Amino acid sequence: MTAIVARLIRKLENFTPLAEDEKRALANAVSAVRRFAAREDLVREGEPTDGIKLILEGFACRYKVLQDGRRQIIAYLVPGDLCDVRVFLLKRMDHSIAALCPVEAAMVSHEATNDLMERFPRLTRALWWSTLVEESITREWIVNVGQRSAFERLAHLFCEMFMRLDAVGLTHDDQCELPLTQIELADTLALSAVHVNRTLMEMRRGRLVSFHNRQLVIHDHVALQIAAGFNPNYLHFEGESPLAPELTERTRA
Amino acid sequence: MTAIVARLIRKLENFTPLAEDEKRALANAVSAVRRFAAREDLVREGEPTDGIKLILEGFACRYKVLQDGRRQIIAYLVPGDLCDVRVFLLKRMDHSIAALCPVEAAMVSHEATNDLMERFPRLTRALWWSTLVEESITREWIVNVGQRSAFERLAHLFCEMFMRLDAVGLTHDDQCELPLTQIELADTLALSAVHVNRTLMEMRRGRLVSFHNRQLVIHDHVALQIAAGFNPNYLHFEGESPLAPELTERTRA
DNA sequence: CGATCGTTTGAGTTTGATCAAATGTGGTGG
DNA sequence: CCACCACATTTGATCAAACTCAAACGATCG
Repeated sequence: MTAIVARLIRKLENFTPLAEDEKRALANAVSAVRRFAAREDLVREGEPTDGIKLILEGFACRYKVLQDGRRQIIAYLVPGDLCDVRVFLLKRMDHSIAALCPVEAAMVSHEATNDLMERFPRLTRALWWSTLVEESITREWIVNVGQRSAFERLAHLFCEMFMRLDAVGLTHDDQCELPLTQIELADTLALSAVHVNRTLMEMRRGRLVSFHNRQLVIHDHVALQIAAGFNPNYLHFEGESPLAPELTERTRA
Repeated sequence: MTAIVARLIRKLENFTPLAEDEKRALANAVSAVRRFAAREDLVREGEPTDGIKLILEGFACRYKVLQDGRRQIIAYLVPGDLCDVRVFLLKRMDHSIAALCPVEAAMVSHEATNDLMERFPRLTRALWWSTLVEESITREWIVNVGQRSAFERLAHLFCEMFMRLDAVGLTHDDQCELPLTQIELADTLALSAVHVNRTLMEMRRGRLVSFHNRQLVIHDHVALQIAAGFNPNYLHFEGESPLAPELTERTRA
């Protein structure tokens, strides 16, 4: 019954445990599941903002395009992520959100949100926490694009996505699905697709990571994190979080 | 009496007008003015989070450093900006904030914040709006560093800073103080200081912008905005906001 | 009056971009 | 089932934007 919001709950519980009635309230707040095709926009820049969307299945991305077509992907949204918890304060969207593969999303109305926030302070705090984590990720992406080499960038992104997906139960062993083309990786990391390709091959040759058929396999977590200079603090999984080679083991336990 | 929060109020009123009692409540919420030397940290990564700081005078920046010393500046904080409206939800800071020049900041305690938020919903909305704008700026910076050339990056940053400073009354004619070294510009735009220098000279030669003694002078707003591909929508100054050569005039009127 | 920090200039190098073409893959419809 | 199409990946060759290193020059300050 709370199945539809299971991933969101799982993510929020990285911050604080939730009670049964809170989980049920969350499940009741969502409605109107909609499907989007790959490449379809869930939200378009310049449009007025409507209710909040919760990603149930599939991946999406925030992005902006310049006049001449250059595109920058600004964030990935994975199952359990909410599109825009508070944008109803802004008149129009300042960026777009597109599906990276077939996506299923549920709407949460403003009324339902307000009601939730009034009745469940702990839930409210958990939702706020998740938006703060998103902001923190955005900041880290500036560092990634700004300061790191192509190899480091890719390694860092893989570390991050693996950890985020692990947090919502979307990894198994050292693998996860990551439905991204090399072109999309390029637009994310501010590299050319050609260079992404060469860098991926270098990683494969070094037996760090392989990325084929939208499957990411991390062969050597420690080496990858070192290569990336990855420090998971910015993901703010409270409780514990040392370097994470044993991450999957711990999470599965 | 509300003088201390004048810039904050001025900024917030770009979103919605505020009543006298709201302004007074805001003024009463701040306390304990502290001074910071240039380069001093206001907040340090890894530290537990304390109350909110309001920048009264001077500029500060959010930044992160990598192990090997590479530094990325992630945001600028100008007079009227609040350091961290909601970070008390996070255990530790994931980045640092440093003064770029001598800074004066006032503290706002969590209690005062909570009290304010309970009593003045419109003020609360205005403060939320300002955090959403900050997020939006962070996203635009990813685009800036990721997709734009050195020339475009610098031009874009200058457009943005001029507009933000204009919004808090810190411009006169086509000038504003911008207390940044070329090294800091480099760390912001992910360029080398040498390249920033050459690009600045190119701008000067093209009679677009001059930047000397921490004074930014924009000689040709229209040309600069075109060169930058600048679209001010992401700053979310509601009401109006066309291209902004006449910006200062309008704001002064 | 050094000392420190920032800016400017020059020369050579590197990372990653661009262009072009070949190869692979998945889906569609005849 | 095959032919075809669109799209993604791979490879090679060339190019350019921006970096690094090094040194000189200019401020500012105690």
